[in-house]
Amino acid sequence: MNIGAASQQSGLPAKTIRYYEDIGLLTPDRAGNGYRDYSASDVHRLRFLQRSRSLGFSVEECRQLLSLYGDHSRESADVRAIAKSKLAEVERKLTELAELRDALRHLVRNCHGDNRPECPILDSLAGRGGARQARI
Amino acid sequence: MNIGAASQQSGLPAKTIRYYEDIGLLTPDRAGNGYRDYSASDVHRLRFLQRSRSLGFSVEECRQLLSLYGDHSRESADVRAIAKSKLAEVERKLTELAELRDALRHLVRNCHGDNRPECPILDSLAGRGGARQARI
DNA sequence: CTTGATCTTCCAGTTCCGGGAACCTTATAT
DNA sequence: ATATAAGGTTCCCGGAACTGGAAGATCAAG
Repeated sequence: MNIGAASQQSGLPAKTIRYYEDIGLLTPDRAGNGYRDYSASDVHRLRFLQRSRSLGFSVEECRQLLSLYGDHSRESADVRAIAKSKLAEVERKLTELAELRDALRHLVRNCHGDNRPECPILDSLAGRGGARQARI
Repeated sequence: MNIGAASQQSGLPAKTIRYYEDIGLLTPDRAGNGYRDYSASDVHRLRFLQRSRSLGFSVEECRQLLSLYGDHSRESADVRAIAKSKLAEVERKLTELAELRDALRHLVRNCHGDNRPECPILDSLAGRGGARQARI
């Protein structure tokens, strides 16, 4: 499969896909004409990269996550340790995203879109634990 | 409050906080000595920025989100439209994060960490809809 | 009053791409 | 068969979002 199709199926721009190859995140085959030739598992990796990047993981974190199921030379204990640490981070992100969702839902429900609103109560957007009574 | 305290309370490096000021995301007061002086609501904004950036929103998206509850000159219909569109994106991210969490949980449970594992079934990491039977 | 921590500005470097040039290959239309 | 467009290649430069370091001012402590 050419880079255009891989781009469509992964949701990543061709430019980005070439960049990921440059920094060693995947190494597709080359066809006789010099074109990159993406396998199904290449596209799989690309889709995963698209997702995890859009969820706020750095490229190096993505590399780690990919190694969890790509690297056969890795020790089981390593895999487990990395997975556990990433799991904790994912769970924290889930909590924060859910709070953001709730705040946005509130906003959508309470600001009818017909006139100048009040739309307060987005304090939860900044999470608990910081400055509480802030009125911005 | 000085920038060091604001940094601690928001989780953002002082460098980043100054950068956010440069690009107009907030404008703290200045004390007599020239030091930046952060209010509770400034810290509130900073905490929100830290969160939303770590959840994969671009700086411009964060600016939009902040304007949802900061900008009194904005029309109610605008607020509602932006909130609805961001809400959809947040819900998509929530779904993907939950899938990633499930995959990591599976990994943590099934790879005991004592010997060489098999650890397959991380296909769900790349989500459904793309290459299916990929075995990486 | 000196020392160390923290603040200031400014400039340079890094990461993660995106735009565009210059060129080659493939598919389509005449 | 041939023009033409569409899509591929490398390369290099520019931009977004920081990050590190230098040079200097300020503050809190001994």
